[in-house]
Amino acid sequence: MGSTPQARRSDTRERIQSTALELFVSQGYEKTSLREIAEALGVTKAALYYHFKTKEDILTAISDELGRPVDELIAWGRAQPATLETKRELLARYSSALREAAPLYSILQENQAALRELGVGRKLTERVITISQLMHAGDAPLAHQVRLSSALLTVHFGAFTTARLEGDAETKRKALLDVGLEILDSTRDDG
Amino acid sequence: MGSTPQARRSDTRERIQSTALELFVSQGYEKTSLREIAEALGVTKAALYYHFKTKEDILTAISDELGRPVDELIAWGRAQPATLETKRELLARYSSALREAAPLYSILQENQAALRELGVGRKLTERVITISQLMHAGDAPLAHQVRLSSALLTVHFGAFTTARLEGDAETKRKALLDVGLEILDSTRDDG
Amino acid sequence: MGSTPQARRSDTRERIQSTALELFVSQGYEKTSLREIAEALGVTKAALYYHFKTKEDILTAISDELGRPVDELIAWGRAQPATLETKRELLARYSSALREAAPLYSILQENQAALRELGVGRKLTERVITISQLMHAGDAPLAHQVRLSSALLTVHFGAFTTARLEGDAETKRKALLDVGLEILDSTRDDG
Amino acid sequence: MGSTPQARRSDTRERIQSTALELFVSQGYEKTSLREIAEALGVTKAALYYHFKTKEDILTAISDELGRPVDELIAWGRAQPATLETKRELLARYSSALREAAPLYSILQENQAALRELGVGRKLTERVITISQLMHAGDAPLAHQVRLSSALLTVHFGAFTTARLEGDAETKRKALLDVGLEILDSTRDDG
DNA sequence: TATGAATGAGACTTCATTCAT
DNA sequence: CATGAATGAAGTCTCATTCAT
Repeated sequence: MGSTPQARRSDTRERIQSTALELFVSQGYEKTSLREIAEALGVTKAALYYHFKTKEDILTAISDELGRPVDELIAWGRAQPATLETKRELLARYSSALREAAPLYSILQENQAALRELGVGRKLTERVITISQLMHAGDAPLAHQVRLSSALLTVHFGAFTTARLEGDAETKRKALLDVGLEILDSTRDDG
Repeated sequence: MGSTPQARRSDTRERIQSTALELFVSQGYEKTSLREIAEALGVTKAALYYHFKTKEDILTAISDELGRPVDELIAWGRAQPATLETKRELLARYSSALREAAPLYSILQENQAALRELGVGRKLTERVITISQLMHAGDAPLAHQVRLSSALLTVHFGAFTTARLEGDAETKRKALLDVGLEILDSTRDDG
Repeated sequence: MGSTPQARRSDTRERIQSTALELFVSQGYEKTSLREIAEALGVTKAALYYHFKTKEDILTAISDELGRPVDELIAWGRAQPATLETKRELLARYSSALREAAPLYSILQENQAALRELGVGRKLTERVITISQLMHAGDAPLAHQVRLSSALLTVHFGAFTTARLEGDAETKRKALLDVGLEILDSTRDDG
Repeated sequence: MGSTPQARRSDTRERIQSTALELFVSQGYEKTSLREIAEALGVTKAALYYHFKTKEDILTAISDELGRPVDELIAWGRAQPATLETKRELLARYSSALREAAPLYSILQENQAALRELGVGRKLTERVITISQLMHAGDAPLAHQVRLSSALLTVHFGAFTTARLEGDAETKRKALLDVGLEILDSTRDDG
């Protein structure tokens, strides 16, 4: 007996998550209704409520999963000294983490207004802000700060806006990172 | 008598526009209901419909007004040769245009998903894309392209994300522009 | 001077009436809004209210004008004895009156539900019923009654439903009247 | 216990249909709001939307149910030769079908303008036109055509307008059919 | 003779959520 | 593990009508 090894505890929850992710990305969080998610899955709305307490909960679960690399990066960052070398590494690791987390941040970006009031929205925003703070840590002169911002902006938003450029995603990612690092290095000259 | 000079034939239309702008920026387009706008103005919902045909129309009017500097910039850009000097100028002018258009693009950014289906959303997006195309015109190698993107990203998104940094807005704008121009200039070295 | 002879007292009222008639016929009474009528005329809604007290009033004016032939027929009918010959004449005159009144009855037919509550609706319905009563007057056996109904139905509804048939309107009208008269004559045989 | 036998999984859908039918007949389609239907049933408007996608959908469901006899008649008619005998039979069967379909056609007639734009309206109209075409099939001279129209008009509209006459419904229906058949037969003489 | 501005009522519809089964 | 049924709140929009100018 027990031909299904140790009963995978229902994959429905995961299917909900991934369907919701797809729809949130393509249509937006608010514009995606639970009815749509349920229909896309071939279940009833009530079924969603068996697996998640609220609509927000679905996004929270997605956020917890896709945001992990960024969380780990934050943990790592907090333990480092605020040197330029740390920041170079931070930028590189963030660029890398975005590979997985991009859909999540796409949702955040495109639905900021809608998520503003939601716990999950605040959490998502916090992560971005924290990365930004780690990047800015210690550096005082505005000229510096702005360069640090620029480097992060390049890596972060570049991930979304360079979709229209030719070339494969990984190549573009590296190119963006290179530019970001250069900007970072240029902070050495001033002040 | 009558401190209201020569009885303007009702400035309600403009008041709707500016109230709506405020609310769209602070709460988002979708999250702002016509009821709220009407209440904030002390009129009825129906009054809004006397002045604007639909909710989208209100945003369109705002977009036409605040987006004018960018439209003019586009017109200018199209008439220029695709030289580095043009791009430097383009970046500078765009930075400048953003002073007025920033709220508009803030709305676009934070409500992208919600505006995707709307005519006005497409128009807004188009403007951004066009600026981006003018910036990328003619330059082939990916390394170049990415730098051009980075420069624009810095100026565009910097306008929103540096709100958290100390310093007055105009100073920060100039600092961002300087970084952007530097990135642009660095395209000379490669290739 | 006074090239406009004795000032035609504003033809706007009449223009409203005829535009409204057109729209009521083509779209229905309820489906035609005052905004549409006003726009079609190039005036404002408020202008309509200068000439007519309510929307219903516009239809009432139309009804008074186009319904006159039927009113006259009713007056005539009431003064006649309830003989078969009277009914033949009644049918012929009604057929003739419909030439002018048809649009009016088209409105009544197609918007019966909407007009049920309205004074003008009741008045319109009354006219039809009265004609019908004049037609049925005096005749007792059901077989008779039904024939009389059939004759009237033929003339009345035929005016609308034979639009799809080939042939010019007047020819069809006469043909319908002939059939109606035949049916009427057939009442002689039974009983 | 439980006088409600085996707990029907909710008959609400049917109750909505029959309540709506009643109201559509007595007040008209447009004049009947979903609020009214809901209140009459003691449910909320949203409940209606659980069972039907739109207001029109409710009428469509009603139309599908009550219109079935006419649909069957059309199917039958299409398979017959265009002889006088067929037309006699068609008229008889149509008269019979109207017993069930009358409320439906009452709605169509009294709300024609309102239903013109609706899919269900077009479907309803089509049915009537098709019956009429089957009736007219093959017969050329206008005198014939008009007689055929008259016969159908008598049976169709007679069903509604003879409500005011004394006598029970079934008797009147037969009487109308008889007259209709006579008119049909009279087509033999001319030409 | 007409307009500009505004209103109050009400329409259809959609949504996230709940709960008994 | 999931469904069927229902709700309450809210949203966008349209309409006939009014009134000061």
